[in-house]
Amino acid sequence: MNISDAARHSGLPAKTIRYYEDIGLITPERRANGYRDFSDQTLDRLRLLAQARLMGFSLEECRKLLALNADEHRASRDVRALAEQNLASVRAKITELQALEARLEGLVAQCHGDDDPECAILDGLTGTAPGCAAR
Amino acid sequence: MNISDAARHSGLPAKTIRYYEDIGLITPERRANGYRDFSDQTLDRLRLLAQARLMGFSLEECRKLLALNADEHRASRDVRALAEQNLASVRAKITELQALEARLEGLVAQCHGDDDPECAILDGLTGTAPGCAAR
DNA sequence: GGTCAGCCTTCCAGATGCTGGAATGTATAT
DNA sequence: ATATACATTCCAGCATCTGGAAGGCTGACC
Repeated sequence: MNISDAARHSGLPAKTIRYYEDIGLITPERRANGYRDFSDQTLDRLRLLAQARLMGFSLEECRKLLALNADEHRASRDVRALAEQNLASVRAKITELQALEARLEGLVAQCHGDDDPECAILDGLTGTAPGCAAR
Repeated sequence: MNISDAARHSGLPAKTIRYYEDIGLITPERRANGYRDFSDQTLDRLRLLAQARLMGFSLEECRKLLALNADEHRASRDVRALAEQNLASVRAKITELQALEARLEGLVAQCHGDDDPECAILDGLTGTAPGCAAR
C-alpha cells in the first residue's frame, strides 16, 4: 500500500506520515523502487496515532500508547494512567483559558468601541488607571 | 537603562526583550559601547507587550496594539475589535478542549485500570469495538 | 519510443514564541 | 591584575507539522 492510500485509510496527510517515520513512530517497509509500503500493522499504528492525536495526546505519549498497544502483557492500569495525565492537562488548560476569558471580558466590557481614542483596553494593558487619558 | 533593568521593570526576561527587538516590536537606542539603552517610551512598549501576552494576544496582535497605542487618532473601536477577536479564539479553544475533556472522560471511565491487558482506552483509539480483545 | 499526468522520494525552510548555550566584549570593584 | 557581573551576537532546539523545490518512477496514450 502506497503512502497516499495509507493517508486515506488513516486520515493523516502523507507529509505527517513521513514525519512520523522520521521520528521513529512507524517503520514502513520499502519496495525496490524506494516507495514506502504500508502493511496492515503499520496502518493500525497510523490509525492509533490519528485517534490519539485527536484525543490530545502528545507524540511522546502516542509513542507510549503504541508500545502499550503492541505489548500483550500490558496492564490497562498503565494506559489509564496516561489518559488521566492527559485529561488533567486538558483540564488545567481549560481552567487557564477560562481565567483569560474572564479577564478579557472585563476589559472589553469597559471599552466604548467608538471613534474616540480613549480606550479602556489600552489603559488596562498599559497599567494606566481608567480615565487617565483625560487627565 | 540597561536591558536587565528593562527586564525588571517590564517583567520580561532579557532574552525575550532581545527577541522582541529582533522581530521589530521595539527599537531601543544603542550606547557607544553597543549596549541597548531603554527609554521610558520603549519601556512602556515592553510593559504593553508583557500585559498583552498575558492576555493571550499573539505577537502580531501585539504589534497592532502597539501601533494603536501610539496613534493618538486611533478609534477605540479598532482596539476593541482586536480584543474581541482574541476573546473569540479563546472561547473557541475552550469549547474544543471541553469536547476533548468529555471524550477523554468517556474513555477513562470505561477502562478498568488493572493488571489485565484488556483496555477500553486502546480499544477506543484503535477503533476496536469494546470487548473485542476477548473474542 | 516519446510524452504527460500523477504519483513517489529527499531535503530545506518556515511557522510560533521563546529559551539555552557558546564565544566574546565591557564595566566596576578590589 | 583579576574577579564578577554585566552586555553582545549567533546558532540551535523545543513541538508538530506544512509548504515547496528538485528530481525519480509509473502507467496510459499516441
